[in-house]
Amino acid sequence: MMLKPERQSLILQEINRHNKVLSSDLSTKLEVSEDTIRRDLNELAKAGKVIKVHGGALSKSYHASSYTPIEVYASESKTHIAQKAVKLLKDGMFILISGGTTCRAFAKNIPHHLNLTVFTASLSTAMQLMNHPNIEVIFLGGKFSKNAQMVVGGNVFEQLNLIKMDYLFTGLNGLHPVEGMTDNDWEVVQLSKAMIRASKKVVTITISEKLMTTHRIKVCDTETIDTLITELKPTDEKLIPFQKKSFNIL
Amino acid sequence: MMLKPERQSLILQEINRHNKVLSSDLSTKLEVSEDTIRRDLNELAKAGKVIKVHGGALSKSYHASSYTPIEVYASESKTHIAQKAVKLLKDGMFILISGGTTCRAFAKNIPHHLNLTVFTASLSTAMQLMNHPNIEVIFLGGKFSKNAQMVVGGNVFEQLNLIKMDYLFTGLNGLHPVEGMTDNDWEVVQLSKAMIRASKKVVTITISEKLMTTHRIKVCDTETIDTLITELKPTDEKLIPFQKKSFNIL
DNA sequence: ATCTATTTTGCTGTTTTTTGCATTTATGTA
DNA sequence: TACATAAATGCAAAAAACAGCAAAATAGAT
Repeated sequence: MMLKPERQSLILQEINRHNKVLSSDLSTKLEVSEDTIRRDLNELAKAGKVIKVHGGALSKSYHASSYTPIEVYASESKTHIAQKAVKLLKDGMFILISGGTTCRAFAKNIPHHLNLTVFTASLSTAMQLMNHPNIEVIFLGGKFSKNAQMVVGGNVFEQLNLIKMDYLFTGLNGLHPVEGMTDNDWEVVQLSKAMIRASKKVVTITISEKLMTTHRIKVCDTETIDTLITELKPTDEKLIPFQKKSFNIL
Repeated sequence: MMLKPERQSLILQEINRHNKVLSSDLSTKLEVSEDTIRRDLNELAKAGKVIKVHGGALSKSYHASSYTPIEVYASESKTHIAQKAVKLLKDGMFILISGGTTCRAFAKNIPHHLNLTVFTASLSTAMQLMNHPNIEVIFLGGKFSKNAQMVVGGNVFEQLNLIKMDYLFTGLNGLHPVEGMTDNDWEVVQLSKAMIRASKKVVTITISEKLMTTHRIKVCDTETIDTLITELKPTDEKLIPFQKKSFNIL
């Protein structure tokens, strides 16, 4: 006969040693039913000692759930934008997602049932997508820019030249009806241009603060953009300068 | 007839010998009813000498060692390992770093003045390296494994075939003098093997718990390893089975 | 030694906990 | 989509804890 705390402690030991356990393995090893193991794992998970997954459990340290999302600027607006943006998504699509907090909010709001293949070069976007069950994440490899927290060099461009995605979802730093989309990091701009080339349609998601501003380096003309999504209603007066343009405003 | 203090001291003795007792066992062994045993255990628990649980009791030490909340499992050990490992690094080196908490600890402990080029496929390692000023980080792109939090598919293997690094620093799940290095995730193993091929020298960093354990899938022979680093002193008896092997122990 | 008050112990019946099983529901995968 | 596996749910049996009570043992006082 084995005491319950004793058994749970053995389970913990096993998990910390192997980083994961299968309920079935534990059941045979400890000679109790899988139901009992499941209940134990649920208790341990509730106590925050392990991470329960389908079929067993994972060590808490192993899984990088330790990166708690930081408070972001204008996060309510960005969530609002994200919720409008995800409506463009359809099952089976191939999309590119850029970096930045707006893109992370977008990634976070993708419904779990959607089946997507997402290419990205951004660390934060990739981290966010880890939580989604039905998204296949392809990370574009290459040299990391610590500034932009994304891959900007190496063979990213070669990789991007080989693909043609349905959509690019990208944040931006400046958008002006005449000057177009602009930014101030040369490497990031090169990447953005390559991403635009690799996509059939370009969706820009941004808070309205970035509208009517310009930066040093040009990314593309406004004509290149297919859809602009901000936290404002499409009829808002701040968007009037952009309404003559060829893109949709959501 | 047995006196109560006498009986309780026998119970204590039994608990300290086996780290646990069952009420039913004590009842038959001491020839008293289980109610009496239960009352004894309750008193001992109230006096703080044992931990009462359903069906019996556990020794205080047992409970303490296995139930202290685990932030990152064995993180002091891992830091200790990391500090030994970084001594192998020299300015200008090209190194590969694998994933897992031990590798993250290693990445964290790389001195800021060192100038390195690091290739990695692990999200957590990359995140950690973002904080270092003088390290150029190259992320190996490809399909993400959500389970392992690293890139395991796509063209990682092609990329690895093109490079030859000075060192690979890798954690592991199982190391046995006869069975070699083993793990239990097929895709991770494939990646590990490719990383080993892409490096001149292989440094394994691991807590000693993983020694003498084996898993389902083989990564490589012990002969492939050049250096083994654990939190133990190189002369520790747990390392004796590995001392005849060809690799260095630090 | 006898009586009494207190403690200890075992017993009874009830309640709670634990565990395993069967059925339904959810989940992941080919 | 369909299939196999795992999880959740409800239930029942077994074990243990609990409360209350009475018998037995103990201690103290006369």
